[in-house]
Amino acid sequence: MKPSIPKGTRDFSPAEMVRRNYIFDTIKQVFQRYGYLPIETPAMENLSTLMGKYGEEGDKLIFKILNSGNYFSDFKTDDEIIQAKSQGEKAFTKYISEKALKYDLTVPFARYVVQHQNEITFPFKRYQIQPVWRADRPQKGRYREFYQCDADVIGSNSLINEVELVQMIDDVFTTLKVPVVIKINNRKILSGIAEVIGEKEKIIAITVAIDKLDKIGADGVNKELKENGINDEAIAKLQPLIEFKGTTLEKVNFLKTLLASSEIGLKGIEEVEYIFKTVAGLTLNTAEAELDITLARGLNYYTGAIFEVKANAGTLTSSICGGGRYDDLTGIFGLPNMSGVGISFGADRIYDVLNELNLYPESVAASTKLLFVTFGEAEQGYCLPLLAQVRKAGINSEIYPDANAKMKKQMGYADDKKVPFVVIVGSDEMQSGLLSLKNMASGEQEKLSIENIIEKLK
RNA sequence: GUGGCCAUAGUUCAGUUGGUUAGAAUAUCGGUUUGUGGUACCGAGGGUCGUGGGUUCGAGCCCCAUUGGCCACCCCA
Repeated sequence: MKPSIPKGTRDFSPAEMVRRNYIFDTIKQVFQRYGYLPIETPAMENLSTLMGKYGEEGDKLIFKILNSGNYFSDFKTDDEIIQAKSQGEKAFTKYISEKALKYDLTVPFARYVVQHQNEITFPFKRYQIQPVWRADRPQKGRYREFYQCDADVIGSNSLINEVELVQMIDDVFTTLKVPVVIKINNRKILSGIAEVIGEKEKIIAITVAIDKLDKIGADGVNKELKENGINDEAIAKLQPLIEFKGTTLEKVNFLKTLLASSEIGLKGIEEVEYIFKTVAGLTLNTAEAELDITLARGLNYYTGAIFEVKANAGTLTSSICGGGRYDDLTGIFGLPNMSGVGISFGADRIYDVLNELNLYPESVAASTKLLFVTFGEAEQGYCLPLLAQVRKAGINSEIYPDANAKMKKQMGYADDKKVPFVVIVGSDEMQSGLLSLKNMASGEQEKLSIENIIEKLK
């Protein structure tokens, strides 16, 4: 039998893991610099915690876990199975599955906050870096198992949080050297638009259609709106918006006029204006921030600001980071009026972008700094205490384990692992106590005491 | 969930209108007389050609099914 792994999953080699950890470490450092602390939640949640939180589509993409033991135990007769089956796939699932792999980190976080509300001091700022699973069909930049790196603050209405999240996105991608555009919008603006054109109820259909503007064009959007039952008058009213082009400031002024009659719309504009003004005052390092009226984002728990980040280089056009404000995510778990805002970095997509653009610093390659090359048992025995000494000094080092391996083999090992220095120890070195330190890059070699070697490599 | 393309050593691929023991490069391991890697030369192992069926005297090549991969749509990190 040929070994294989499930569709949409991947193995990561040491070289790949070193690169991935570089990304995770960068993100983690930024999160901590802004006062976020880590939590973890289980890989699986109760199915009831997850269902209904991601919309109709999302429910289908949740990986359900078959009940352990006899998952037929709910049924006493075959008729009952047939009866259950006739209720449809979704209803049938409830009989045989009560757990599922988590689909994102935000909903488990909301569950966590409600469950631990009496231990938490609010506002609560946490970050979480864990894999999530989606039963999606894999394609470019899309996997069935992937890591999300979330930072959320819950229990604070202040827009300072939004501003800081924008700064964090800027910090992460500046460090990673990826040029990005941060697209910002506000669900309240979208609600205002739906209200103004008289199709308040169809907000989801409207936003989903508008979201595709740069992909399918104005005609495509109008077609889709029509297919979703939006009347011609409303579509006509939407045209100035779809066709509008201009700077963020011009967009804001335009929206103020368009949404003059919508209280919620004006509130959204006010929020967006504050975020842009404050961010501009702080100046971003490398990221560009822009107001994108067509940005909608699928997850329907967002109620305020929404963010999406795209790389401004390379071929991956899907978003590598996204987030927004949700006013009542914990309400469904019994804790109302708890506003939160957060972002999620897609580590796997960022990894793909960095690979394509080859943006890794050179230091990311090597882990072992020093390899001991020896000629036999005696030399190995001599080296072990020295190795311990080097390690105690905090230098990553190792000794070639097979005492009788040929020198060529040992050197090749060092070369393959990109170890920058080797120490060669034979009878000469044992007698004098001066070890041959070789710089693998330059080929230079010198005789030094172990103390000098430690000093040099520190 | 819908559609398109693809499937041959670990990897990237070649394989001529169906015709003998399916090749290359690269990687791996070993060697080029035993204290010097990344170069060169020699050698070895590694494939029931994704799987199952069919057509044929004969299938890696043609047909059907199935599974998997890539890509687009849907949706999304």
